[in-house]
Amino acid sequence: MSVRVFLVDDHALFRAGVRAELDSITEEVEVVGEAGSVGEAVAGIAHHRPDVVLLDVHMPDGGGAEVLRQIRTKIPEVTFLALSVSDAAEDVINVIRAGARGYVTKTISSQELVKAVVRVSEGDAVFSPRLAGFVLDAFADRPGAAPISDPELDLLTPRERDVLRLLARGYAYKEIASELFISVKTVETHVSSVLRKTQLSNRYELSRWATDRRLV
Amino acid sequence: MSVRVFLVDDHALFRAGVRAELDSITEEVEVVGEAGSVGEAVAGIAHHRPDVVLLDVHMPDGGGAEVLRQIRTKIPEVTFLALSVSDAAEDVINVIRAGARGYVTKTISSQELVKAVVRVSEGDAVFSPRLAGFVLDAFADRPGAAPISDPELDLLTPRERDVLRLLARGYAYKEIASELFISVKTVETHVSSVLRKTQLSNRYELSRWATDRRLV
DNA sequence: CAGGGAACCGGGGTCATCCCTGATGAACAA
DNA sequence: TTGTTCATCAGGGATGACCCCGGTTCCCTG
Repeated sequence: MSVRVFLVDDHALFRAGVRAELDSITEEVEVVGEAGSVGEAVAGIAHHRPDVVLLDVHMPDGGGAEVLRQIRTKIPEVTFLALSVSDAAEDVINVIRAGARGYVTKTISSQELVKAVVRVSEGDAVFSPRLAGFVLDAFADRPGAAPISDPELDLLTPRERDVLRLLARGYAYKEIASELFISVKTVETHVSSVLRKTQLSNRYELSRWATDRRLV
Repeated sequence: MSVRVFLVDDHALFRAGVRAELDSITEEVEVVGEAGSVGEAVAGIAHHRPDVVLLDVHMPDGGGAEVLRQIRTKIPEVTFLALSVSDAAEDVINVIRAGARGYVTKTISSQELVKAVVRVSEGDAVFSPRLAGFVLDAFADRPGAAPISDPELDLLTPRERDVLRLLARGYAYKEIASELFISVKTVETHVSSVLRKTQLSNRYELSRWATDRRLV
């Protein structure tokens, strides 16, 4: 059985090209419809229920990500393969975050495109070489990641930060004390200072606060 | 020029097998070292400076993720390919989040492994079919989000889940009680049950546990 | 009907958390 | 020298978290 494909791109000429190529090369894929705008795409996909949507990233009215957002809640079984001229990390990340299962650039050959469509339809993720790295970079918690600075955070003394780090990890006062070779009472003092300076009221809010700031 | 590979796995026998296969099949890859523990791995990688590290996920002393964390800040140019028996979403996500550029299971053939190593060394991301989807699921803000199921989570009654949700957000017992129109004592009972069933010991660990499972 | 699980509520206890008011010595700057 | 900040520590008290014991209804299933 062939994979049913729906094309979304604002250039009619490009759609025609893809359709001709896909139809001529193989029996594996079958183009069941196409659209040139976000509105058309949403309606057309809802109607045709394709297996895979080939989705242009740059379009009027919000682009491919907008199509994804509107369709995904309604028809989650449709998978999307982004097909774009852009190889910018930002574009890749945005459309993947919106729910696309792959991203290939328009420099791809027809044969490769067919293979990509089939693989995506089978649940695999497909990326042009190097583009996958953008997603992984965005996903991994970078080592050189933004050292966030805060007015409140700057108020803390070094020792208070030591205590905060352990506190945020769920250490009890007793454990913090033995870890830092100080008494429990000193830990209490530091915690009180930290709570006062951060305007928070207990260690649980503090834990959240710290993890939001990647202090753990 | 061949790709220089470093093996990390706590089973010496497995390392020997991989090394023999990789060395015999092709000139493309060359095993330059191996390690059976986190400590050995960190030292060995720092010394040999391989192009790619083949990394076992499950190991004593913190597993592959720990190796990644220690190396990535020091030697960011080394790329990691996770190689594991596990095909659990959680394992995949953890090691990718820690910075691995790919994940293949040990059921892979030698030929495929060589190809995967080469691709990773070229900056591409490599996944066994279907595993890539886990990462994308975790990355995309899914509406029909991954319904993660757990043995422990299944044990919880609906009401216990209600309490857990609020507890994980940092609510005090008193607040949970008035939110759910029950007494503080009942909240205590539910919390005790949840802690017992999840084998955790306090609300902080519970909060982490819940957020890991996206119950918040 | 008997049994069991879920949800509800209590008493009484231990320990941790958090706040308050203190105190000391060291380092540093005005 | 004097004042300030930091880090250290203590006593005492109020509240919360957590545990163990007990109990009650309700509902579902065998």
